[in-house]
Amino acid sequence: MIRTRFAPSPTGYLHIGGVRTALFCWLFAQRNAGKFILRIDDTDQERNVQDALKPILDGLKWLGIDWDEGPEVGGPFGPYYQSQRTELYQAAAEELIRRGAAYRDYATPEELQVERDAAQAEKRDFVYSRRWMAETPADAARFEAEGRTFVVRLRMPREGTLTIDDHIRGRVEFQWAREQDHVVQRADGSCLYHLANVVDDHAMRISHVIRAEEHLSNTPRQIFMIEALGYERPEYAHLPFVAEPGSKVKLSKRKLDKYLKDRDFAKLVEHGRQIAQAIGAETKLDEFNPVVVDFYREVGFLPDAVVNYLALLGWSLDDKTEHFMPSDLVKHFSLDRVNNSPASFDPVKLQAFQDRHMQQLPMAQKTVMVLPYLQRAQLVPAPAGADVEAKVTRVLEAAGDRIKIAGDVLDFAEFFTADDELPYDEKAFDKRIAKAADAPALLAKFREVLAGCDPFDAPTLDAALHQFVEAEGVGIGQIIHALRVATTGKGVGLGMFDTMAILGRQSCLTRIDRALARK
RNA sequence: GCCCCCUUCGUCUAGUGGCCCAGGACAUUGGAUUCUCAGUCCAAAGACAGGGGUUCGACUCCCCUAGGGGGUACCA
Repeated sequence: MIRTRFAPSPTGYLHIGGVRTALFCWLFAQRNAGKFILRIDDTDQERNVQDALKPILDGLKWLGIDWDEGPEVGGPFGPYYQSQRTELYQAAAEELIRRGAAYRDYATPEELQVERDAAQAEKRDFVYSRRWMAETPADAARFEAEGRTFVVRLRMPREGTLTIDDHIRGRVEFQWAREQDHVVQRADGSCLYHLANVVDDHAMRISHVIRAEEHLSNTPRQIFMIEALGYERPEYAHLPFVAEPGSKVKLSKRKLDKYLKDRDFAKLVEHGRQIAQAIGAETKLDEFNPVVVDFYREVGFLPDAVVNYLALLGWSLDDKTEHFMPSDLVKHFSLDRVNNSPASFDPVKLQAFQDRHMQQLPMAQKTVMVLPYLQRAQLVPAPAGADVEAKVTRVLEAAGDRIKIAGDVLDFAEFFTADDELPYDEKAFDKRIAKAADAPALLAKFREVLAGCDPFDAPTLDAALHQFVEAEGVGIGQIIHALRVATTGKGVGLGMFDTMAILGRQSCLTRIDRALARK
């Protein structure tokens, strides 16, 4: 049975790099009819674990990365919160000592530092002297009599080679002598990450440890514990980093300021911010930024598009296939096609995937997706009636590829605002109506044509306008722009005839009159 | 410092000794189409980090150098 896990810390947000790791774990489990386990690494004992966890669970769910065992769903190997498993870790630390693979160390941090400094001065690697190692209860008693406290250290081998066959890196060798006697239990009795990790992976029967490359160097000490404890060694796959845009440095939420200097990144943030403002959402830079998964949900990306992009950040099927739905990924994913060099996160390319997925989204789903944005912007009533939904669909149909993320509907607010409240783009109004020589006259005249147009649909309107300009002996450009500004308040928009048809005769006439009167 | 990993167009990547004077996608630039915008279509430009080997033949194998990244904590 293939079992993989993702073990996030409850940090309050789901990082784009982290979620890529989760995705690969999930995909691998799915592909092999295995289980994907979510384990919460809350050993730091933050007080609001649940609050800090929620965005992470929500993000995973939104993307469709569901877990077979973990928070909310439980499972046979719980609890799935590391803070609730401390006795297990302490017992393991005891066991390690009992088996001679670890020892109580009574050195003070200062004493250790002296040894370290000495090693450095002599330009040799630091190797702990084990001078304050308690080998017997008598030693321990003696040290304790001196008022010392202990930590538990691993008694690492000082010779030999460790070989790891990593599914992505291939064969990697480490010299045991380079490893330190790492601490696994603190003086206060709490246990460190690596121990907890080993214990939980074993207890939860994890067969494949799929994690970021930063853990590769930490693997030897974990394997040491695994073998000392008599556990079975899992398979390993160390994923390359997700790096900053245009770089090979690991992506980090902290460095948003830096990323904002990237033009494309800044544009995305700005775009998202406008949408968020229109719908009254929070835009604190901390959570509202493209390094955090929540950002994409807020502004209306398609989860499938994000998953598609993320999957291709380090994995590929072949030299041409790029469009994948989650089920396709599940069908084709394999660890051997994960490449081993860091991939930099490119928001522009993510957008391209979004565009493609959006283009293929059935209209009914698109409507459902877009509706909440109109509602939150108060352009449409909260339970939308069938007529409203029908209108939204018509706008969507006319908009075609222009709506790239759900929040983009708000670019077409003119279809939902009252005629007498329609705002004008002053520049466009000036150019197309106020300062356009014959446009107002043409507009007034065409208004009468419109009044008699029947049926009031796009083809009829199209024919009517063409007939009109021909009769007047003018080019279509001389009136159509003015018509657009008059009916929508804007210089750019959907096809003119679709626009008028959706607006309906009455709105068109009212708006034209209003624009003409304004001039 | 030491250890480990990585290195193909700006970016994501294909390539597992001849199919490659290196293929695709995004981005870029030109052109076409159109009532604006979005799109669509066509075209162009653009890479094997460097140096040594091995081989009849290296993007592919080996070594070295350089660059980048990660680890080296009583962080995770």
